[in-house]
Amino acid sequence: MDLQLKSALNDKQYIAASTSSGPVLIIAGAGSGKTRMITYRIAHMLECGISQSNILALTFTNKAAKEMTERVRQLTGEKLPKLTTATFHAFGAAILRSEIHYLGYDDNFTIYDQADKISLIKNVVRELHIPLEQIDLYELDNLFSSIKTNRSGWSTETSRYKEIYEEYLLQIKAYNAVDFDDLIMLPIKLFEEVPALLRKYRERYQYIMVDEFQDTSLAQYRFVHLLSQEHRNICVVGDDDQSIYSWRGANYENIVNFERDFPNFKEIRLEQNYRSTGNILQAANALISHNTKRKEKQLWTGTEKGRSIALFHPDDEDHESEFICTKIKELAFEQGLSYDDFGVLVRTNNLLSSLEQTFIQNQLPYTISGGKSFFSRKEIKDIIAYMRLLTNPDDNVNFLRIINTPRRGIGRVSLESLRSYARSHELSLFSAVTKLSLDMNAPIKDRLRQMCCSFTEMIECYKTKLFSRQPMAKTIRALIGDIDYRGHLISEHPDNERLVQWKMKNVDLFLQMFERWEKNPDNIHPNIYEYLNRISLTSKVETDKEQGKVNLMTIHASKGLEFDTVFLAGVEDHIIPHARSIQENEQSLEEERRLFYVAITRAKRSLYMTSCKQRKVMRETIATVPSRFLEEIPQGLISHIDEEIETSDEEAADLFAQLRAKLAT
DNA sequence: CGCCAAATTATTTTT
DNA sequence: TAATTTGGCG
Repeated sequence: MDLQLKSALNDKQYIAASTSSGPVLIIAGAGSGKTRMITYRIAHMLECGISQSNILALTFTNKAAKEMTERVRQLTGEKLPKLTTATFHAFGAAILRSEIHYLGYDDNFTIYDQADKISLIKNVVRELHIPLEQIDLYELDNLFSSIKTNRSGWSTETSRYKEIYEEYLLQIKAYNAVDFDDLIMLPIKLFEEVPALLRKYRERYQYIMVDEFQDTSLAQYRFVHLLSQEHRNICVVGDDDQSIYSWRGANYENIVNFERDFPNFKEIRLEQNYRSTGNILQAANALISHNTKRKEKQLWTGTEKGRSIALFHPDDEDHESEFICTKIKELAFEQGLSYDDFGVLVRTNNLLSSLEQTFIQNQLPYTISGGKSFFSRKEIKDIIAYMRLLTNPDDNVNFLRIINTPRRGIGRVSLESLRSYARSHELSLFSAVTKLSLDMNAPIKDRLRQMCCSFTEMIECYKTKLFSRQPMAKTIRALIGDIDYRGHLISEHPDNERLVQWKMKNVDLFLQMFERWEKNPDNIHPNIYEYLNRISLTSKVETDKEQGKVNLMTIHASKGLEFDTVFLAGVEDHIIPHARSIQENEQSLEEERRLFYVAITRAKRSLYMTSCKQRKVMRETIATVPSRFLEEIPQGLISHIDEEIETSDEEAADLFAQLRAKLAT
């Protein structure tokens, strides 16, 4: 292996990639070849004889982790089974998988995603007899998260929720489940309480890298700090201008923490942009300079100015989608671009749906990433709930989800008696049901006992099957047939056969994925716990960038990606900046500006922005105002597109002539 | 006591 | 628009 680091990278990148030891802070502007540099850095470490098992690279998404391994593999031509690249959460989960017994959990613990967490909170609120209408569950989710990760303490307004929080903690532990915050906080706790463990992991991971450092939370920082403070071989890479996750606890002041905790660190700035044309970069620079709290930097590019940024004002969102579709077809033809060279970015998921409609109508191939995730579809969650209950009988949240799905005649009242029985015997709901169905003296109706009996029998039967040598996917498929899930869907949607078909197709897709995973020979531990963990941490299906399809996504999902041509839709006040952040404070507004900045800097050659004159919001049409951020871009860089959606006649004729000329030659 | 249908309400971003 | 909650019926 000969990397030729020096010729493959520019001077700054070279320094960054070749400095393996000691603390390194890399400020990498948008499009500065960050990924390339990181890839080379890891490859270089391997070349220097550092064992792959000593390297830990933490990324922000699973996709990024996977891609990083893949790239290093291509560069080095080696299989890298011991190289650890993972998200913080996945890494935390892996640690817990082997060590959680130290903390009094069972190692078949379940990971609760946001939906599970909210449904648990809801149950707690109900049990405490607090009227639900006074409670914003989403807000509680956030609050509990900040409390758990020490982002904030109890205040006079929030202390009234303390009781709910404490009950939440008790219950989630009793269910042998952990939430996303636990995946970071419990490993920290382990390290602090069991010094031998900390030593073990410090010894193993001697070289640590953190990508997207601006999006790490204080807790995550504490976690890597614990691991790396002894050997100090830590390299963090980030760009404060691209910090867009502060609502999730990301805190780019971690850069300051890093500077404090790792004195004599080496700082490297990557400011040469290889991605975008001069105009696009200039617009981005002008925009972001309106932020007050930032590290001053000046991105520059050696490439030409390029075409100007186009701005169009459609009448409404239908017009907008039409424009985008037409324009993409036109550009693809004129410039010989493939559809996958296009990215259509939006601020919020709901804006994707009208776009999707129009893409279907126009028969334009597209992929959507983000959006309502595959694993959070109801039919998939139902199946997963069965799998989770099979692996962890203490999981009351998932028990409640499926006990009456499909209908078993166990309604509100029966459930209440089950609950009180479980409570008085200090049992999980599932154990309670098991016990009830055997205990002839228990105070329940025969019919209910009958139901419980058949339910537990069924679960036990599949549990045995699942842990025998038979293929797991096959077992789950049998289970779905056994409970007649299709019949359940039909009764839920009696007048919509197509929906039922669609949902069953999703279920089948899920089973196929499971099967493929199970049969994959690269899979070292093909057990069901691994799989359930994995899908808890994977919100969306990892769509390998599909060729020949336009990419539709939220701006958040576009981070780290680039497209030849970018369409930014819904560039309106109250969308970006989002209405909520306008209400909040200047800080939120700055984050929205960074979001806009990220969107713009995804574009390599062309950028189109659309801002509707009016838009349907919750059934009524309201007039909209162009985004205030548009005014922060030098007007000379923007050219306005007027009503030319139906390509004017001459232009159409011209296109036609071109086409004819092409065919003639 | 469960089930169905009508009313209601909620929509930022994601590990 | 779609999923969830509530109220009345069988």
